[in-house]
Amino acid sequence: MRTHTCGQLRAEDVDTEVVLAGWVANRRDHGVVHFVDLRDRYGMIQLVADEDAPEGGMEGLSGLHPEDVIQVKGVVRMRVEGQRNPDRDTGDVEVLVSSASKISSAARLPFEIADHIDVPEEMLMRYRYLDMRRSPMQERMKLRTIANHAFRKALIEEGFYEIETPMLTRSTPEGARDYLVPSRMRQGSWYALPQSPQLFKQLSMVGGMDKYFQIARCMRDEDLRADRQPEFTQLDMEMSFVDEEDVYSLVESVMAAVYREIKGVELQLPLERMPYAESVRRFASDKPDLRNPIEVVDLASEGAVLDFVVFNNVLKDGGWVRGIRVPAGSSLSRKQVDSIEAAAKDAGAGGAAWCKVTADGPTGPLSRFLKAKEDEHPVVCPVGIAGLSEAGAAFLKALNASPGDLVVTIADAPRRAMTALDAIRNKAGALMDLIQGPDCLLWITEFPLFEETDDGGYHPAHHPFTCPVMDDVEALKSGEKESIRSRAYDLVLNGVELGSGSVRIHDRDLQKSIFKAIGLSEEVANERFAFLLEAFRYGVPPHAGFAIGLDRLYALLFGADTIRDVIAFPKTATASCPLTGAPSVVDETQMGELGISQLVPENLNEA
RNA sequence: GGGGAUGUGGCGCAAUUGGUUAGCGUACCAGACUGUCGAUCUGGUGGUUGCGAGUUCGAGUCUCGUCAUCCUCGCCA
Repeated sequence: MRTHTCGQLRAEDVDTEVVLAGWVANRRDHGVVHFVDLRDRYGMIQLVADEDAPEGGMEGLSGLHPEDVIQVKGVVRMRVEGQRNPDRDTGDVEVLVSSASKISSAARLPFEIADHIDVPEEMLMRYRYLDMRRSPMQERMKLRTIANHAFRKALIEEGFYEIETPMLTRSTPEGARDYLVPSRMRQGSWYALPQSPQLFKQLSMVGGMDKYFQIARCMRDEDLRADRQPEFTQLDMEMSFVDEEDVYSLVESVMAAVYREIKGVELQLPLERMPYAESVRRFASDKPDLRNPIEVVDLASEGAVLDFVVFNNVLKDGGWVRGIRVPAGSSLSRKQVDSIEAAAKDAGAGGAAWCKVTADGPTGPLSRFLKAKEDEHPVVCPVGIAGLSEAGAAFLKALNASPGDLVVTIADAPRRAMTALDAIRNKAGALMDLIQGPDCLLWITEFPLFEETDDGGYHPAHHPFTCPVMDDVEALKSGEKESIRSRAYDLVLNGVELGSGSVRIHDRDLQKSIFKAIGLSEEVANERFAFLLEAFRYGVPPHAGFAIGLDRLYALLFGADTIRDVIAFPKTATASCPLTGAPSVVDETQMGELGISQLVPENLNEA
């Protein structure tokens, strides 16, 4: 159908007879000269019909509409000096058209196919096939292919097998909410779509596959975010006879391969590592962006809590009183400081108390707790801040604040305080333009094995197949769950959790005791994980693995704002697909075959 | 499940803060035009303001509800 693509022709092709096909990107009709820009995935070429063109040319290029699909025959010719287009690879030449035929005509478009347009994202998703014709999506799909290939190549060269695991599998309700699929053959029973190939990759290790990887789709029926989709893609890996060091170096080498391929940079290896406890203490986060130099100070443990009723009450209830120093932050406007407080509130905290530090003394809402009272002598402050009380001086000393800085504090229950501190740290870092420099990849290690649930129970922080740190196993026996560290690790890129993994349990008894610790009775554990526990009877290699969230990685690597931008056909925040209209109501007969009936009236769903 | 933002021709925005026939840009359509490349010029089609109710002489504008999209807390082993 074509001899060349639209991005292919150059000066050396002059006088070649060509057949081209593509979409009409633009027309410029000058009466006796017609131009058409013909576009395909490979580029854009200018077609022309003028007085030199055979008769069919002018006729063929008339009456075309944007995005019509056409096929043209013609001859490549050099453009006259001064009429070349240096912005286009094909800009030195054009095709003098001898005939053109319309293969498929396009209706009026919902939006222009151009790079400069500003269209609601919902519109782009509803007409994704049109959005895909534009260069941002073209570029991202290309980069995604290159990056996927780089990962595959690196892993296969390391001796990994690519193993496809089932999409119809068993429900594991202790994790995220499952997407369920009814079984027709065995009515009343259900498959679940995989939240991850976790158990199958472990079974592959029992099966002696030694090194497994898969670019795997995972489904989780939970609420969405800018960086969360109901189905997403992971680079999933597992290795036998290894420990965490082997996993770190493998993941580092495949990440380096992708950075080389996509960004043309060499990653500095090995990557920095930080234990979870240190990360939480210094950055109030298990995924800190270390490009941001701001650190969190625990004012209570520094003995620097002000006599402020809000702080006192929070501490009494076991909460956190912690703060950050924003270097040179007193240059921020009131509006900008308010936006930091708004970030704290948005993260669920009651608010954020702040003051600006000047040589004449602190200013702002918190300042009255820092200043010496009228009957007190102000403290002589070593960094030269006037009018401070002793408590005020200690407070600023703990934060290492000096004139010109801004200090922001959060007082709240630990979990909320952590979210809020992370939010204000990020916000302040962004406002002060502190977040600079090359991409920051970092390992967070020694995650806690368990997390306390709202009802006072415990559930696995990672998943129940994670091996505890051996030194902490004694604590497991004595029931001190919260202090047990795990051999789980996360990879963090610029403050985004890119992936996680762990050394797995390969001992049947240890696995059983973990099930017990998370409140799974032996019967339930046996019922749900019988296949795993049984497999563990037949010789299990020690194994460990990792999974990288590719959508998140690619969003960062390709400079996209959300993971939707790097997914060909993404879903909305309510997990619906604007293109196909999924999820949709199904026929009664379809449900009948599956032995299910609808409880919710249909009109509720359709409203 | 909670909080917040947004919703006006296909798209981007405006409408003197409750007052005539909802305006502009762009796209689209038609015509003109010897070289354009986000062409240009002229003309034209197209909306009752997401949906529903209410207040009012009068609602794009105020109130309540609802829906959709986005952000976010919870949630995401």
